[in-house]
Amino acid sequence: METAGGDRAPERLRSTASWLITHTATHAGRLVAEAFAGIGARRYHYALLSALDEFGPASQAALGRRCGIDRSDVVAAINELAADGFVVRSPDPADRRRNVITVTEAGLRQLERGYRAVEAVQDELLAPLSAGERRELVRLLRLVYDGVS
Amino acid sequence: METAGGDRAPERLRSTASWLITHTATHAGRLVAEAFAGIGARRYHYALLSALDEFGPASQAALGRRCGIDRSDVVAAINELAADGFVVRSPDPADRRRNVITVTEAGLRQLERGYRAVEAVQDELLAPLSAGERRELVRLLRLVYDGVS
DNA sequence: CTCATTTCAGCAATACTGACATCC
DNA sequence: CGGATGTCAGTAATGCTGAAATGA
Repeated sequence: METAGGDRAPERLRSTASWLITHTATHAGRLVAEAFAGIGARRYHYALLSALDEFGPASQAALGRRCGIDRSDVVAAINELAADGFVVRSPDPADRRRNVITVTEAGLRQLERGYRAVEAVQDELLAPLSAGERRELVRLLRLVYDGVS
Repeated sequence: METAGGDRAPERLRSTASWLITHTATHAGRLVAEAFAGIGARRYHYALLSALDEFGPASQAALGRRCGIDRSDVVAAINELAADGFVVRSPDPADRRRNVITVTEAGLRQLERGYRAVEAVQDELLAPLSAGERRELVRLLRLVYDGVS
């Protein structure tokens, strides 16, 4: 009975942006991971496919920079995407250190499946917000994100 | 030269709340961890001390529920807080399964050090936002957080 | 030589699961 | 008995570091 009241978190935490972001991220991360698992993917795969779709073929290092993914993690993710036929890895004739990663038609279809999975998560995660509040949240988060990345 | 333009992230990611939250959380998490490391603490310690300060002595299970920390992680964090003299762990005479955790004066001082560390991180993290925007961000994140926790 | 790229092996912190003993 | 509590061992995913090989 000592915890009557719904076990709400301390106000000191509930009013701190970094704490709210961190805890919301764990919930969001789980939702996203589950949604992606449903299509045999993970967050990194979706990010990489998004970058390839928007900016065209690129080296692994460039993809990692764009998506905020470490170079060594790009290797593993591209391995998996290539194994599924979603991207093609070919040596760059202009710079033989590099691989040129190209998205395939199947990769674009997988990207769209990922997009729908993410949209479903957004609807669930942002359910407490109005459409205007959602836009405002994205705008503010983007300002913060641009400041730190 | 293929990545001219600052290696910005794909718009598909930059306009997705869950992605922005996740990536901002990793940056915020690192900043918070560094700030806490400066006073020999981690995020869990600050959360637990906050709960003890706001709600008074409580069992480990109740603390975990309030702070969103797993029972088994509460054990380790309370071990560390007790080793530093910031909390006292004593058996609950009314329910011998439980420990009653009580914050000490030293614990309250540590909590205040943590608070100042967090405030410094907030200022750095939310630098791109005005005061009104910061309040709005906290309000929106809180709505989302309450919806998922 | 310096620097960038790819790759691999491994590490640290986080959040969690399963199991168990204890007790209400 | 069912259910809560505290504890421990171990696991999975994430993000990162260091080193090596290759080449611009």
